[in-house]
Amino acid sequence: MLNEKAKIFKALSDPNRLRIIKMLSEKDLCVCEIKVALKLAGSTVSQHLSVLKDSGFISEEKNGKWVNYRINTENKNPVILSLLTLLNYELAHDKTIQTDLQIIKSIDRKDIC
Amino acid sequence: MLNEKAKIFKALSDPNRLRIIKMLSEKDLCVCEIKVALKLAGSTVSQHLSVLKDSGFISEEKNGKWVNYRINTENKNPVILSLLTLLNYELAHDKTIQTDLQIIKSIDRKDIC
DNA sequence: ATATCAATTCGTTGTGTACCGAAATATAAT
DNA sequence: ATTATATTTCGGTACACAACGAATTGATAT
Repeated sequence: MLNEKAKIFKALSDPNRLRIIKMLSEKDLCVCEIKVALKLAGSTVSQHLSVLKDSGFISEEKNGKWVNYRINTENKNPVILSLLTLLNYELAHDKTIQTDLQIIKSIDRKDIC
Repeated sequence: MLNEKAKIFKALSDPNRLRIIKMLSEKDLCVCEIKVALKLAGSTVSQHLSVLKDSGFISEEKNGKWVNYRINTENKNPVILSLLTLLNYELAHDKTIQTDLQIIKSIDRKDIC
């Protein structure tokens, strides 16, 4: 359905959500880790993650008091998979993205959560 | 820049704009032809075309009292090109899209403009 | 010159969205 | 049990957006 496709693109229409996708492509993360990189309120990050989940880009897995988010590679929607590949490639050279990846590589969940 | 990429996806986040892209992939069209298929006010169609133009998906060419819109194949942004290819492929089987293509194939600008 | 027609711009309206802090929920630790 | 922590949900605010009709612009035809 046409509206479903539009929804997929709408999920990618926010810079912060693009940053989230690229960070999750590096490794699985919880809300408070993403929060540090984006410098947004936890509630806002949670909202963004919900949008990405509803459109099929990511999935979640409860782990004790944390919720691990990750790229939904099991999704068999070819549009989703193509877009994930495209983004992985095209966002790689962005300055903000590179800083984000630095941050999530350097932090330890035990220290900040 | 990250915001520029988000803008590209935002341009695709509306079902009517997806329909426009697919119609223009079939042939160049003026506002009043697109209007017939989408059943929207001319001013609204013009607005949608402006969004698609600003993000690089389409270009315009004045032709007397008409303005011909077309897919901007000269754009060398790989994201735009990849998305156009992806859409061309993935929207092909949509019912609404097929009806749109029927309509623009059957109408003649001389009759409706 | 003026009337006509395509298209754009403008003003308005209703709806959607990004963000926050506070309250609620759920799990872990003391 | 109580406290602490991670996350979500809720209420509110400011702003963006899709749609329309009316007014405006630009070109053709009379």
